[in-house]
Formats: sequence, structure tokens, C-alpha cells
Amino acid sequence: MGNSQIVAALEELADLLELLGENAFRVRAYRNAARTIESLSDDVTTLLADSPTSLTSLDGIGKDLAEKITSLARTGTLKQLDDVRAQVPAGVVQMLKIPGLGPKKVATLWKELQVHTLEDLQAAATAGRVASIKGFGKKTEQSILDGISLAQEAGRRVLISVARNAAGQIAESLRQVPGVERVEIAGSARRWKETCGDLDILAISADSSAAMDTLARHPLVEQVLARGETKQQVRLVGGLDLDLRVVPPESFGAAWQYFTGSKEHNVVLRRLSQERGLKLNEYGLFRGEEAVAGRDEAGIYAALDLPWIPPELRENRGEFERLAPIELVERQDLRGDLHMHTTATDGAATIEEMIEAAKDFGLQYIAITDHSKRVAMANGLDSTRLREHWRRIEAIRKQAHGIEVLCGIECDILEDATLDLPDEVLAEADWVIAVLHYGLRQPAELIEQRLLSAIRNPHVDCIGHPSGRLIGSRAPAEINYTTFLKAASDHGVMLEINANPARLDLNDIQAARAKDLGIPIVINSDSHHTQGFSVLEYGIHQARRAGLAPADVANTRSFGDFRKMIRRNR
DNA sequence: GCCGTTTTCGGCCCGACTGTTTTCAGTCG
Repeated sequence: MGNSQIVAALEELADLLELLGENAFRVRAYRNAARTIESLSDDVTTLLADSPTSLTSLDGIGKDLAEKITSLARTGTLKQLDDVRAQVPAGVVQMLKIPGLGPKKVATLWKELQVHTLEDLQAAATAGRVASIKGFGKKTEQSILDGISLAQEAGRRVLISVARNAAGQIAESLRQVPGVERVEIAGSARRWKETCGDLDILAISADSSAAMDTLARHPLVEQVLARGETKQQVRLVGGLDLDLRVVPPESFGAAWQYFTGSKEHNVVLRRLSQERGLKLNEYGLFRGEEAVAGRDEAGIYAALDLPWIPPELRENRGEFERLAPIELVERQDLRGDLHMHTTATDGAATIEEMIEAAKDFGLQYIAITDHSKRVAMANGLDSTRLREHWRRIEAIRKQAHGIEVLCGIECDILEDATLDLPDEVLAEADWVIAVLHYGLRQPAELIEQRLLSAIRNPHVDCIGHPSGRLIGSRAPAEINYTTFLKAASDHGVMLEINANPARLDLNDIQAARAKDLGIPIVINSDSHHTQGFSVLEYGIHQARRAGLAPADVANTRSFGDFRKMIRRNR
């Protein structure tokens, strides 16, 4: 069983135990362990092979949980999980997804009304039987009815691009409200997590009701869910929820820190505060009644003897162990973009237009990388057409000033582990990205063979969007990252962070592993039109989440140095 | 269920808001 399946099993176990009324701290231990496994860079199976006792050295995993995780990893089963599954109907677990219902209320509904499915619950609520239970009323009953459809399509998160776009528009409109001094985005959108489940916005304002009125009237807002003195919760068109919090200036830093999260990062900060006899909450850092910090974030971190930690790193994945502040890669560090398409295949713009747009965007060098023939849907290029295409690029690049252009190719790695174009053609390219597009559902051993054979090909410079995932719509290929990254490192092949917000592939965890192995990362837009370069921002922030400095990213180099890297690696 | 130099028991992060209540439990982030 892979890590993500183990995580799912532990989370399910935690849900089930909660519904059965188990001790809340015990449940939390299971969730903590799930988090720990989730952030591991190695497969549990690999860890166990190296050292069967190593699990207990991980945070929050003791003897008992180590045994359970070992059982899951080795056999894919856990007796305790089977036992509790038998005690709780699957539909009851689904009820946890209904907003406003937690384990206590769901357990009450299940026991008191004998409802076992969402449909049972809907019928009971419609018949008014929910409101008759002690502790429930008419409003709860209605919110259950409203929430059932949400539960049925649960797990819905939006791409970071969608989240940032909506949050940005709303923040901008709030900044126009008289009396509003400052508005900032917080939450997972500020951390640039690849998907967001909701949005958080913070404001300083003398008059919170004016800001809240403006939010309520915003065209993106569909419904006001709750409104108090300091907090308003709304549902946006499309179903995403947004929290607005109005805070005083002296607490702004504390609130911004607090609502940026992650929850796991904040738990550690509050523990560090406690150890120093301090109390941290969204109003500030306090010694008794006295505020030690709170006006700005840096002051809070400083009071806890920490450097200010960039939001992208606040996941409790090692950011507290870094001794010095680190320099993360920024948008302006990026000088090149090595993955884009033209009308030769499925792009919407010509070679000339793409070069011009890249120059306008401020890029100093690019590679044109159209598809190879296997991608027939995109009018992929065979050897003959590709050579003609390159000749055209060569002619055009002579006329282009202020930007360097490489003749590249995005070459498919076929299902039989061969490349889509012959070696003698690839040898003529300035730049070769090899990618998986088809056969992503092959078993792990075949995927591994394909990636490794591409890496070993001397003409391949880079593996593009390694997993092939499309967030929310296509699952990633099953990759053994341990062997994949080792091979890339051994053969000097670069790896791409594809900046398309639906890809963001490598993901943050694997990109961090690649950095540790010294593998050069390239952040590419995969542009299909002249406006496509703007997505580079998402790739940059994914790289920052992985802790990448400018030196870790190959296309922050000058064109001359980048070319030398390609040659050296071949 | 985990954890530990105040430890092997007794803690485990904290506050706003809602709904259903007359003082609070549950949920959420």
C-alpha cells in the first residue's frame, strides 16, 4: 500500500472512531500520524525495508501506530479498520461532510433516527423528524437539507488560480471601501497551496459593517452564511466559501499569521509560545495581559526566536528546523521558459507571436517545444515536419533581437518505453523534453521503465510534467519517485515544474526531494497562446513551497550558463 | 494514542459563531 492510501486509511479510521465516541485525543493521534505519513518523502514500504523499526522515530508515531501502519503498508489491511467499518454504515461517515455537522451530531442522528444514508437523512429532515431531537432545531434541519447536496459532491476544492483570482478581486473591492485601511489575503491561497477549500480575507477597518455590506453585495457572492461583529462568512458563486475578518491594527500581524495557517504550523507556534510562558492567539502574543507582539508577523516570529517564515513554507514540514532565513526563488529571478507550443501543433499563436509575447513578458530566452507525432489530436510532428519547423524557427530567431530561442521538442515517451522520435532527430535538437501523455494508468513497474529509459537517452534534457496529473480531473501516474529521482540525478537530467495551475507537476514534496538530490529544476509555462506566460507565477510559488532557491532553478541562469548546463548534462 | 530533565500519568491549541438554550455544546478554522 502506498503512502496516500495509508493516509486515507488512517483518516477513515479517525472519522470512524470519532463517530463511535472514542477519546478525542486518541482520534487526534491518528490524524497527526496521517499528516506525518503524508509529508514523508519516502514510501513507508521503502522505510520498512531499510529499517523495520524506523517508523517510531517519526513525529507522533509510537509503537501502536507503527504496527498499524506496518500492517497497512505490508498487507493493505488493518483488522481494527475492518472492525470499526463494520460498526458504522458508510452513509453515516458521508454525513460528516455536511457543513455544521460534526461527529457528535452525526452520531446523534444515526442513533436517534436510525438514518444510515444521506437519502435516509434527507427524508427524515424533510419529514421534520430532525428538529424534534433534543439539541436540534428548525434551522439545523434546514441547513442539513441545504448541505446534503454539498456532501454528495464533497471534497470539492478549487485550483489555486481560481482561488487567487476570486480572492484578489474581492480584496480589491474591499480596499475601495471608505474607512478600510488594509486588506490582505490569508489562508491556503496565501500559502499558494495547489488547491483551496475556502478563502480567507483580513481587513483593518474602523467600520466593519461597511466592509461587510460591500462583501455581501459583491457580484461573486451568492449568499451570506453568517455575520457577526468581526467575522462574516459568505458563499461565492460556484460554491466556494469565503471568510472575512475585520481586526484592529495592533492585532493585524497576529491575525494574518493565525489565519494564514497552516493549522499544523500554528499548532507548533502555539506550543513554542507556551514553552516560553506566552499565549498566542489571533489577537497577539501575550505574557499574561501584556501584548508582546501582534502588530506584524515578523514580530511574532522574532519573539519566538524564529526568522519570519514565508507563507509557502508554513506546513510544519521542516520550516522550524531551518536555522537561517532562506532565499526563495522569485518571479523576477526567472529568465527563461523552456516549454511552449505554436500553431505547428496545438498552440494558438505562431512562432513569431510567441517570441514577441515572451519578450514582452520579460523573458531572455525560450524554447519552442511542440508535440511529437504520437499526440495526433494536437497534430504532433513527425521527423520531417519537425525538421521543417526547426528550420523556420532558425530563420525567425535570426531576426529576433533581445531574446534567444531554442529549437526544442516535447517528445512523447511511448507505452513501450521507446521515444516517439528517432535518436538521430533528437540529437539535432537544442532542447528535448520527454513526457508521458498516454498509458498513465499502466502499473508502476511499466511507468518506471518508461521514465528510466527516457532519462537514460543521451538526447533527453528534461522530463516534463512527470506524473501527468490534472488536478481534480486526472490522477497522477503511479511513480516510484525514489528510483525516478535517483536516475534523474545520476544522468544529469533536469525535471520540470510545469506551471499550469491544473498540473503543478512536480508537486511541492517531490520538488523538494529533487532539490536535495541536486537535480536542476526548470519552471515552465507550457504556454499554448501569447497570454500563457502568466501562469509562471504558479510554478514559482510551487517551487517556493518546495523550498527552492534561485540556484536550484536552472532557468534563473543566464542564457549562456543555461546552455552550458544542457551541454554538460548530455 | 503519543509524549516526557517538573514526567510513566495526565496533559494534549484557542476563540468566534450558531443554534438551541437560559448557560452551553458543537462546529469550524
